[in-house]
Amino acid sequence: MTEDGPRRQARGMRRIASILDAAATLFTAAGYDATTTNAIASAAKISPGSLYQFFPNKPAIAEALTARYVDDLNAIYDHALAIGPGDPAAASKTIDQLIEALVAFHAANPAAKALLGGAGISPDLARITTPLHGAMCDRAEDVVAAIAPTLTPRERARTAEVCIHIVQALMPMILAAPAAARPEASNELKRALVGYLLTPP
Amino acid sequence: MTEDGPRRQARGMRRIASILDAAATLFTAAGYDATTTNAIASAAKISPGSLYQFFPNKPAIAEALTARYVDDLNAIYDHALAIGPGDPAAASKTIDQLIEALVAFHAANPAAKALLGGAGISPDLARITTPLHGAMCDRAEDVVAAIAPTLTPRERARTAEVCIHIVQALMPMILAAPAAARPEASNELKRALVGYLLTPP
DNA sequence: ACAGAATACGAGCCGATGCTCGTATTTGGC
DNA sequence: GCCAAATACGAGCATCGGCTCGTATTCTGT
Repeated sequence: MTEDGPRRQARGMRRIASILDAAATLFTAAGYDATTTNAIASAAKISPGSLYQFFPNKPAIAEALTARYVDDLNAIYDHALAIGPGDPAAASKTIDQLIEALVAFHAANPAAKALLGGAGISPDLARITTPLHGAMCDRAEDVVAAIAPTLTPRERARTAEVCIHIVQALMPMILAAPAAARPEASNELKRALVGYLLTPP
Repeated sequence: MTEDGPRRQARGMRRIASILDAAATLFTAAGYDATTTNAIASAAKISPGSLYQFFPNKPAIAEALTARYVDDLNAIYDHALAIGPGDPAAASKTIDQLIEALVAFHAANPAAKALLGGAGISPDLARITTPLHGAMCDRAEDVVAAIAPTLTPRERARTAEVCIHIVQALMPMILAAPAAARPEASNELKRALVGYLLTPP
């Protein structure tokens, strides 16, 4: 599973980081498809040839960047699950805290939307990100299980899927809001989630 | 506002329709960006040169297709608004009927997701579809006003925005479900909307 | 029937883009 | 200090995609 490329020296590690930083900036501005590998190299202040010393092709860049984000998101889910296993009244608290963390994450890593945003991503990018995105869905299921333990596995899976889609749908609205209005926008997301989870079928 | 192109004959009208049909099919399968104009011409069984007798460029094709969909959606909103102006108990009924109509529309026109799906669309496509999408948001506001007349204009706008995003987020899940499970999936969307609208801030 | 407009063709232009290749320089272990 | 490996360069290749252009055919109004 680990990379079997050349043995990187410190300089190479730094280059890889700066390439991913540059790619993140450009992906945020124009999306994956519209971002040129030459533009990434240029933004990272290296030549196109140098870029391909570290990544075999364009999707590999997206993959490495996505892996970064998946690590962060796993930590967020770990934290959310560690908090609320006790009493059922903590459910709302868990949602609160999870949403705050996710908003902070996406505010700090705006390119994640371009890579993990479920809808409208190009076919070859989907091939890269879909498995990683699937792993995130499993984590969300764990959180749903902690909040609503009485659901059947089938119901739980669907509920988690709906919650993920709602979060993904409203996150851009929250991030687009001016910083002052952001808490209000976050509240709308929490309302939508709590409303959905508490409304009987 | 009306087109000032050459005076179309019946043959030309048919060609335009078949081009849009072909484009819809390809957009559904691969999205706007990944679909070639040559592929559209080929699918419509005409040459690339003929295609450009009817459309000045690629975005114009997306624009014409979007206009089709906007007409249909306007009719759907008109119908929803005509039904429920009477009693407040009709709110849930209005949502029910509107969701059914929207699901039927997207099932019949799967390419609409690739053109109007808010997230992840390319810059030049956004330039085309954003104004039309904005008009749809205004219509949704009217529906929200009919359902919850006590909201301030500011609250109403935000509520409509949230509802639109929720619908857009869950629609792909509904359409991806096998036909037998589709009513159940639609119910999840209705639950999410009703839950959001009825949960106090 | 005739003229002009609309429709149709398809090879190919032109710019863009992912990526390569030969070569030069720097680094780190011995 | 030496040498192999890692890093760096950037002009340019191969391909692809939107679109054009010269030309041929079909329709429509009169």
